[in-house]
Amino acid sequence: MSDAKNLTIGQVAKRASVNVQTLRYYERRNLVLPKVRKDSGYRLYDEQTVRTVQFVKHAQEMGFTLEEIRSLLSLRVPSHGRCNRVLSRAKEKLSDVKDRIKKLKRMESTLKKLISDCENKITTDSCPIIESMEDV
Amino acid sequence: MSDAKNLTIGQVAKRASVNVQTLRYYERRNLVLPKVRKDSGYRLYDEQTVRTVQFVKHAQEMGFTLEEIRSLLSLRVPSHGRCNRVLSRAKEKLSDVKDRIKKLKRMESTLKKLISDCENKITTDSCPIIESMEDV
DNA sequence: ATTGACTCTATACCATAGTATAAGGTCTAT
DNA sequence: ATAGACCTTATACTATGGTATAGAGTCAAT
Repeated sequence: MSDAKNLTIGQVAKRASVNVQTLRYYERRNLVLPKVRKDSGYRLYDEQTVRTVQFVKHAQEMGFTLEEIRSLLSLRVPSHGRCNRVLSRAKEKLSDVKDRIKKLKRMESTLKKLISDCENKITTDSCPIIESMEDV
Repeated sequence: MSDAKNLTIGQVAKRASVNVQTLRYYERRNLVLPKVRKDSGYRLYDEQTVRTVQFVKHAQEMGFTLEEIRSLLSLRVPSHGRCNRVLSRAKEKLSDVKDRIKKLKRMESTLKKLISDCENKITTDSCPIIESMEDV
């Protein structure tokens, strides 16, 4: 059945474009764990891990902390049937994400206005429009 | 003319809900400067500063670093007429912001799907839908 | 069986974004 | 003129998210 390849830490690191120390750090932080350890102590990961690490990276770019990401990741594979905790955490995160989007959109329109005013030379000798950014 | 009140560091801190050390730190980082110094060395700020600090905080929430924010702030009051540098920096930031919005929207829809699947009990004994999050 | 690439743990170090503290000077109201 | 709140600099400490290094063991190919 599961002929899923096992990957060493180096292979995961390469595929996910992070370095091995980072993967070990994520393990310490309980974010990304190896499937097993060989007798030698070598970590073995399944292929899914590469995608998990990529998710971590994307989530980080969006401003989530590793701790928040740990909690996001734990939304997966919720222990049999009991959706409730998962659900409420997901809802929290959703409103968080919506909030970020809203703020970024305000910033986006401020920047757009700056750009168009600037391009249309509406202002005579300066482009001081960004004052409005404080309202973001 | 300008009867703009001068604020002490403590007054700015209070109004912007940060502490005074943070304002001094922002000064070291060249983000938020006092208008003048009294002979005693006391910093004096104008009222605008409170809004500037609030802008810094909002931009941080959106994941900008202080260095990026410094550069955003410097988009204001561009030296007489030469909009070009301002314009290109604003355009960079705009595409940055658009990118963040795109990623957050993907995350938003992933979360929405999780929530609705979970609420509709589509899955029988688990909610493993977040697997898809790695694609964010 | 040995070489070279890889892995292990442990520890130290780095940048960013602050916060806390000490030792002292200033301001204002009484 | 003095108390108390506030300000100054300088330095040290904190947390987060890593990166770098040392010293040792493992793995795979020759």
